[in-house]
Amino acid sequence: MGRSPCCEKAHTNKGAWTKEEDDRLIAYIRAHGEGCWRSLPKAAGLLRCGKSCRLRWINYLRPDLKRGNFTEEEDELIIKLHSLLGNKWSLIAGRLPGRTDNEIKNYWNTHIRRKLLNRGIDPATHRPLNESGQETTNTSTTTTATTTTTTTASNTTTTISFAASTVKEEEKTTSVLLNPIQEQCPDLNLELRISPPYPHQQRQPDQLKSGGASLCFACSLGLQNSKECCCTISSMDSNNPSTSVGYDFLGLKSGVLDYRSLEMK
DNA sequence: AATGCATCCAACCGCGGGTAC
DNA sequence: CGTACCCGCGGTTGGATGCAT
Repeated sequence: MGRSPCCEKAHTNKGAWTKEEDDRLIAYIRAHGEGCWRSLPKAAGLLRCGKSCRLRWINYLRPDLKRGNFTEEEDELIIKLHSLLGNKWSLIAGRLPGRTDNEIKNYWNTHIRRKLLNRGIDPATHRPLNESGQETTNTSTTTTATTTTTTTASNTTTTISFAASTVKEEEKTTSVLLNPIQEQCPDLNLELRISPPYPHQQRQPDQLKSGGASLCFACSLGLQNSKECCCTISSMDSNNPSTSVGYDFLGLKSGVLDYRSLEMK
């Protein structure tokens, strides 16, 4: 059975968009809003398929897009998010206001990949190049999840490490180690396990930078009050937001990883 | 100036998830 | 439950541009 074509290809334009087409699309979406892409081209008088219109709008015409070069902060955030999420460009884009998944994907492939390679890091695994090959072939390595809490004068940082014992200690604390989870625990689907933050864990943007107390691994997976839970968050006063600080998930220092916000564009 | 190569990035393609029927 | 449809995503392509020779 096959899928029906998304549009009448014989009657649609392809290739670069003209100024007139852009104007038509912008005018239509301003008047009617986004959505119903399949019927939009006809309604807007465009000889394009709906997918093409959607892509043009999202990647180029949207008014909230941030044009221009990526900052160093954005670079590092993309690297961290990629190590956490892999090639989930839309989720990564959700964390970078004004950037699109396509833009980030292109930027990754043209700039950041090279940057990581120059650092001797495998862009796919975020591990040193001379190790990533060995790790990917070793499927029988036993994995132990360990949480390490480091307290400094200013904040507390928890590092979760699934790394095999061959990984150097320095790398455990400087890299984000999700891919080893995926490699060694293929059944563990973090996207399903990471739960939305509980109300008492919500933080303001200015709080996100400051770090704070930590959740244990069980809580980070949404298993509060389970027998595996060993953190102090459950004893916190849930009515006191000032004690309700986020978990520095894999060093992102962005509070509890709010999966919903990752999805939001 | 002409040519070839490398890089960038907008756009396309195919697939999977969600959902209405 | 199966099918058809729509939407969104990730991978890939190819034209445009920049740079070196």
